[in-house]
Amino acid sequence: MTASKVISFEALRVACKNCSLDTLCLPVGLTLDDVERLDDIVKRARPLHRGDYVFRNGERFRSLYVVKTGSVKTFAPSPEGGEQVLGFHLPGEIIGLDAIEKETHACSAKVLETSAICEVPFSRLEELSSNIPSLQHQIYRLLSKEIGQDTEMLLLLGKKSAEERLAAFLLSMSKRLRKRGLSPTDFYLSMSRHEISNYLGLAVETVSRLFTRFQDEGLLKVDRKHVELLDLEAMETIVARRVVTGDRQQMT
Amino acid sequence: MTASKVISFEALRVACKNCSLDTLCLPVGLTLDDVERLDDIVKRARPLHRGDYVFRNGERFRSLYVVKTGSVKTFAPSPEGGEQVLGFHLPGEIIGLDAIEKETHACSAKVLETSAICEVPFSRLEELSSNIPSLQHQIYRLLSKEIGQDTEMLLLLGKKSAEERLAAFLLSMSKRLRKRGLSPTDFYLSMSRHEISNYLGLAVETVSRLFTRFQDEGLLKVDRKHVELLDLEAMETIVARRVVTGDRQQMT
DNA sequence: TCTGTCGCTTGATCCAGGTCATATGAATCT
DNA sequence: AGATTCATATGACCTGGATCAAGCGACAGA
Repeated sequence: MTASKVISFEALRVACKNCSLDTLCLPVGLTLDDVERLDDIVKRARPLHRGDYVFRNGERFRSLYVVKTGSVKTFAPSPEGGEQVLGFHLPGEIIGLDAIEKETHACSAKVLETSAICEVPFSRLEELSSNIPSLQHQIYRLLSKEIGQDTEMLLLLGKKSAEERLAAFLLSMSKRLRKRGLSPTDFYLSMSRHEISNYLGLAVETVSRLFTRFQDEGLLKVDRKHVELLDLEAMETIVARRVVTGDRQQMT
Repeated sequence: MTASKVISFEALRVACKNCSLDTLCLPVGLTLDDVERLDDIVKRARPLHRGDYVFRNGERFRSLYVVKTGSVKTFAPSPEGGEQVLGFHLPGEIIGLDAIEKETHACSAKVLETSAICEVPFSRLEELSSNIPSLQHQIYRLLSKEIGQDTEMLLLLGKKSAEERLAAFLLSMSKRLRKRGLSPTDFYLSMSRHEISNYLGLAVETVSRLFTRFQDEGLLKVDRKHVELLDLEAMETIVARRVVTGDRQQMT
């Protein structure tokens, strides 16, 4: 279940200051000196394999985790065996932020492909942050950002059609990949159709049909997990359209 | 638009240390001394009236706001005039947390009834928090809590039926009122059916029908804004039921 | 007190998307 | 290579909830 072949690749053991993700991850805006102090507390990059858990629902919260390479999905399992996918996380993104309050993980995190994950013990981060105002500020911003993203997702699930949801999802992937210097129009999805549909609050069949429809309409090309976005502009138009359904009256 | 009759009720000018909300709001777990320092930076309780804005979408972010009495709705207005209601906020709840990152309010906040709101300038709070570790901790928790709540809402909107949504909404109100020492079974809703439906991602008509159905089934009594919950247990059952729709297969 | 407006309800239809059923084809195991 | 399994696709149908269309009662302004 856990990383069996812990080949501690030297390649993976890169300090924060040399990490290409430093502009996406925690160290944003820290001085070189501060980054070194941060570096001391980070447990670097243990490689996990498809299906491995980063943490599980119900576990005591000790650390935040940063995706260094690969991808992770977070999901809230329900007793009956079903689950709600809460998010997909790409390199530079931080997971576990929702567990700070209750000191228990309310969701689980599983890697979707072989991934390197940095562990940041939260109590140490907290200590450090009270000595480094800019780090404190950065953490506030990070948490706030997460809230903003959830809000957007609420809008998506509350008000948008299936078509708009899938388009929004693909554009979100595209933008995030671009930020990481990867192709925003040609990429592989590490998650299954099932996971996408669950995430978007749709049925698998609907997602599948939408992919083929988008392809027929010349918006993209799909072959299994491989996606090529052909008309980003058109997709933006789909997403922007009609933020609200059935809002025929004013509210006071 | 802003509070016209600023009758500075002495009653409202209660310092944090005497505020009955101290166990819900920021001061949780602070020493008396720390609370006094917090007290110094809080601009107390300006009374606003129904329809007044606490802040507007697009405004520069300067402060967090705490609902002291009354209630507030936050919503993301869309260019076309529609809006997505993001939340309803009761005494002791803090709004504006999503604006920290971008330093701009991404949503608007309007009071639903005459309300007293405390303003907490964020930069000062931030300064203070780097000197008071327990305050810093409290803010981390607060932000994290907000994320957790959004997550729950995602689950609601992504996977639950209309019936389950309304039941969850009513139970949430009930629990929050109880926490404030008010009746958890007998209360007035300060928001319109329209706002409720918007919040829950449903049509007004659906919400209306559900209210009458719940009443027919003996779950509650409604008369306009006045709600009396008669069977909390049954409502819990409705909410707990089937967290996931259409999840017929396993995900890897 | 009357009247217009607005918020809420209720009934009648419609349709997006869920559900069911059945392929088809990758990937994995033996 | 063949077999088993799982992911994706696609067609046929069904239904929860949206939409359309009246009514109706509360409350506000004259």
